[in-house]
Amino acid sequence: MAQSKRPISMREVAELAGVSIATVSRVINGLGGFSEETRERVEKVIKENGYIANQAAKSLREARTRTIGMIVPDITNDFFSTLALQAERAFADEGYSVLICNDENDAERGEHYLRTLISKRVDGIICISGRTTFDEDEVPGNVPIVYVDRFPERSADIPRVISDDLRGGRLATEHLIEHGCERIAFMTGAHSAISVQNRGIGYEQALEAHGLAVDPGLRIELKGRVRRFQEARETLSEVINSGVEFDGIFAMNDVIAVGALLALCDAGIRVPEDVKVVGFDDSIYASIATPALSSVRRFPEQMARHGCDALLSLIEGNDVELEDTVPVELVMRESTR
Amino acid sequence: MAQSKRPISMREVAELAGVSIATVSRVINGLGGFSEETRERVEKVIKENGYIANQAAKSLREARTRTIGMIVPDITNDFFSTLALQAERAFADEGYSVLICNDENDAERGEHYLRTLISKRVDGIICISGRTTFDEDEVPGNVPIVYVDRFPERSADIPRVISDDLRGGRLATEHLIEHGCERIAFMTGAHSAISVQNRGIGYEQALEAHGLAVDPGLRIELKGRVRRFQEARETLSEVINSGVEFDGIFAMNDVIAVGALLALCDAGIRVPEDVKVVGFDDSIYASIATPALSSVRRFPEQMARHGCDALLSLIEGNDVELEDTVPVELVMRESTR
DNA sequence: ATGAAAGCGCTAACAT
DNA sequence: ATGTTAGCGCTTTCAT
Repeated sequence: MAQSKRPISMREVAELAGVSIATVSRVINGLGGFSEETRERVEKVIKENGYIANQAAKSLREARTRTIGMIVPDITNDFFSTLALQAERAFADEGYSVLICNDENDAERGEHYLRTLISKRVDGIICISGRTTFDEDEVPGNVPIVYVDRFPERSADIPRVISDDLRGGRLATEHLIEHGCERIAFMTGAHSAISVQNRGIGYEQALEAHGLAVDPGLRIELKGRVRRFQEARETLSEVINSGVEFDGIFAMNDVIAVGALLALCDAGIRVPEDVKVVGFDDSIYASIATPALSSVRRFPEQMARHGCDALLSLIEGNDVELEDTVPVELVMRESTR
Repeated sequence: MAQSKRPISMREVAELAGVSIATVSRVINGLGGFSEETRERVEKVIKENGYIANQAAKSLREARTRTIGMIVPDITNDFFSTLALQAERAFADEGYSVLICNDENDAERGEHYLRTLISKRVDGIICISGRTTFDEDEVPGNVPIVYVDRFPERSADIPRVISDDLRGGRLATEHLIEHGCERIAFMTGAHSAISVQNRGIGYEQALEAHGLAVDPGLRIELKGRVRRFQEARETLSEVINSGVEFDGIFAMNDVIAVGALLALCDAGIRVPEDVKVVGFDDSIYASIATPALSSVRRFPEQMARHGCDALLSLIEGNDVELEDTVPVELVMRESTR
């Protein structure tokens, strides 16, 4: 039946059912210690009045909120949204809600969100951000945190689930080399997360291992905070116009790779004939692009799963391994045929 | 300085500063009624002990959480993630956090989320879901709700921000007709949201207006809960193999349109020469696809903005218009050249 | 300018 | 099997 104004409280349920508030609590939480008849009476009142427990009160009392905070760079990116979707699903299965925060790679926003989450007394935080540079001894509120995909430089003992970016960078670069590329550009962000830096290291290692020089002129940096394919397209167009020569491109992610594909197309450069391209993430963009994009596949579902499991362990007071590296694999498509 | 265990409470701050708890509250909330000296002392204690207000307590006391719930079908879809990102940003600017819930078009999950959000006493809900079929007189907790993009059939007096789907469907279909198409397929979901149904109505209206028959055989339905381009690709491939003839496709969104593009390519059917395709949303997929996809552009940023503004108004106790329709426009690209 | 105290809606320990 | 009560950490009267 109807009830329109402020939701009723447990106390009111108790009064309506003619029992004490403690009994209502017992019934609701199935703790036993009440007769079948009482149970029915209480549940009837609850149903008829549309009683819904006040979690704010419960949270205060129990000192836990059954809420997880999730800081993410930009939910609009396919990789992060997949991570977020899976994490949200996993937490929901365990009875947790998730607060989502897009820090858009902005350190200030990240830190602000972190404080907000702690203030809201979330039970744990999944952090996909390398920007939360709170001081070591100032980790506030000692909330359990798990980093996923990336982490700050000095975050000593905070567990993390990362992908094997270094290997990914090597795989991509070697693949290009094996297909005859000798001047391979690396498209990346200007101030990129540690995960991306590692892809760059893998790239350099592969070059060196094959006797190729690391040419700083082939490092193409995007300045935007958030990865948009238009920026990549424009930046690469400029590079092409400036006369830089290359026969391969390794992009730090698929969004950038797709922007590159478009710039190459604009310039009449054929892929894969003239230039071969490899992306990263094997996101939907890689399958959709023409030519279909070779990409280093990651496993966001698995990473999310591991991150959630780790965080839940932490919440329950257990230890977890500090570093959990999820493998990557190269997916070959037309862009490097 | 350090503080590692349980965060300290206001009471402890008060004791450390040698003032009453009320004074600490006044200082924190800048309510005045304290000396400059007191303020400094309190703030020093706060800083040195890393005090962070407990919002659970605050929420209980103030009967508001500064938290918004957002129910979304699937954050992984570019349109919804854009909506979510913008909404999260707008709410963050106003001091609200947002709980994200992906109901994956599942009525049961949607309703469960709704109950959870109400239980958590969110101050308002942005609902992108037509599945929350709670009974009219059972709208629980009378939380302010605003629907965005879609809404349940019987949700009489709940405000909504929608796009002009009917017009979008007409625009797309007329565009195809004007480019010579006579047998236009409509790719949609089996049990789609009202917004999508309206696109279908627009499609039919356009056909009829141009003297073309609405052929049920040209209605291609996807069964999956969530839109994935692979499903669209496979389904269309089957349709092609079954010998159905068509010279145009209007897809209910870009994800499906892109799947269609791939199926056509698989079958050696040229776009736009043999078949022309129009998508919906003008998402990143449309720009990336080859040929670039003509699409009905929507304005998720604007929709998010309107939805947030409406919800905030509602929260403040003001009225808002029941139906806010955001326009659409056709973006022409290669797929209908 | 400051403090004491009530109370938000719950849970849990302790009666009975 | 059921009730009474303290208290979680705040805000907010009402005193002083």
